[in-house]
Amino acid sequence: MIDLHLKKLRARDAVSAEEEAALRAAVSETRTFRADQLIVKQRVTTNDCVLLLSGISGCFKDLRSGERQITKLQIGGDFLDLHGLTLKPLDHNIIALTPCTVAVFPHAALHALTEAHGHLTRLLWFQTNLDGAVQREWEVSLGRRTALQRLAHLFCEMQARMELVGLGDAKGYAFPLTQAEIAECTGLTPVHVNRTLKELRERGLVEVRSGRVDIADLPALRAAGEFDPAYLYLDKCPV
Amino acid sequence: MIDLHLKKLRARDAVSAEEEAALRAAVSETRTFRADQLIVKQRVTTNDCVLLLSGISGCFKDLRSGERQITKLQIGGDFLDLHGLTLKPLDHNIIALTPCTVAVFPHAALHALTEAHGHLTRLLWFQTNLDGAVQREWEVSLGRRTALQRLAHLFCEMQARMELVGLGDAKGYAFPLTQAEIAECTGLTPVHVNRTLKELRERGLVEVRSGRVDIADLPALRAAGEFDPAYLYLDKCPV
DNA sequence: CGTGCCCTTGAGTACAATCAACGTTCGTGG
DNA sequence: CCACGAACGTTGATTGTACTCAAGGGCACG
Repeated sequence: MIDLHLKKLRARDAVSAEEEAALRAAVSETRTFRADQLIVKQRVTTNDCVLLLSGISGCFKDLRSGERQITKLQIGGDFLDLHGLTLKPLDHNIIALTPCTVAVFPHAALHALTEAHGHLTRLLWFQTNLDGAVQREWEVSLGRRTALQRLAHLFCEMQARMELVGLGDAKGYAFPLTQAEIAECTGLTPVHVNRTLKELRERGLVEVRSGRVDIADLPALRAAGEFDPAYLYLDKCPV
Repeated sequence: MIDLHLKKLRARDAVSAEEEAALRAAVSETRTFRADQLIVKQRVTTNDCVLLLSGISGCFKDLRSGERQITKLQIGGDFLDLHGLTLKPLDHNIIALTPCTVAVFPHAALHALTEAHGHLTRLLWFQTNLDGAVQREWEVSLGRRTALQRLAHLFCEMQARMELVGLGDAKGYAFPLTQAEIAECTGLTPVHVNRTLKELRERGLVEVRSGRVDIADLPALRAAGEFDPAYLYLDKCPV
């Protein structure tokens, strides 16, 4: 059930059979969510963490104007609110952008895990730090990159993350977000996303339609978005 | 020496005398840095974490264009690269924006700490998660807020963080960053920062000059920046 | 065969960037 | 004590990227 997550972990460090068993045993149940349903609500204290098994979700914050900023996208194998283990209640919402299934880890089980398994705790900690690295890169996009670079970079990031857990390859991946949602990720308006996607298409870099990202030229797309996957720590980095 | 840090920790949760002693014992040395000197270099593996004792530092990433984006500001009491305990080497630089002094914690000492002290480990983990919360808020600013809101929000955030560790109060705090550096934090140009600071001044909200932020009207400044301190977790939140 | 959602395109606008010049402050050295 | 230079701050004029407003088109679903 949490195989995608183990794949993600083992890409970075060894996970012993004992640690794997402890992780699997910490799951209490699974839940499903419809698209646009809130998975975790801001300001509400919960007693468990959830791990995404399938679908795409996103963290976002609302503004008074009614706009919202998506601060991170999450795919199968990603913990959605592992940071909620120490940050209760959460400072943001998490929403299912497509139909989602999640595995539930009671805080008590994770808590016990941190008392008993030093290395596994660091592995979990690593993942929240990795989330921070991704957020830093989003800050760079939002602060300094052009619209074309932001979109190119986003599609490259998702490509690398999807490929790591086997949900995509160098040619593309499923990505059923609307242009309005892509706009909320990149700090643009839906109209400008539309025009920029057109330009990416016309430049022969990437096509985004009918729920898929089809990458025509990955090296060129990476160059266009100044994408360097180092911040994703895709290689072994024992904790 | 690490008193500011303990003040920061104890604002959120109890720290036992034993935990305090363990933390103090983990410090190997102190170092000083001149303004504009790199404290931690991107892509270079280090064997220790550093805690800022005095001064202001920032995390940043370079772009090919020569611009850079500062992704986080750090003040006395903040760990600069605690996430580097699991993320080696780092994906970003850390630079002293003013003269800085830091305390050095060898990874081995922190590593041992995580094996022996479950609660203290979660306290450290909490801090990296808190960094993530701050970064999320910066993403919102960079993605969706106007120039005026971004600056107002930044000054409010620093006010709250400074006050927590006794480096400022509701009236203001020392903030010797250049307008160019503020621009690198907020995704603006130095010229536009200058104009917007002028507007903040003329609106009677805040004055930024000669290395200080003088807040004329904190509630109004918070309203202007849509600042809600909840994301800083300033109150008790036991981990 | 509507209806609603999403995508697409056009026209006009605005916020912030860019380019350029000038002012201020402060440290240094003649 | 004052001249000089460098760094930083301020202001004006102009440009441009992305936003806003608006309308039309494609497609899926009931």
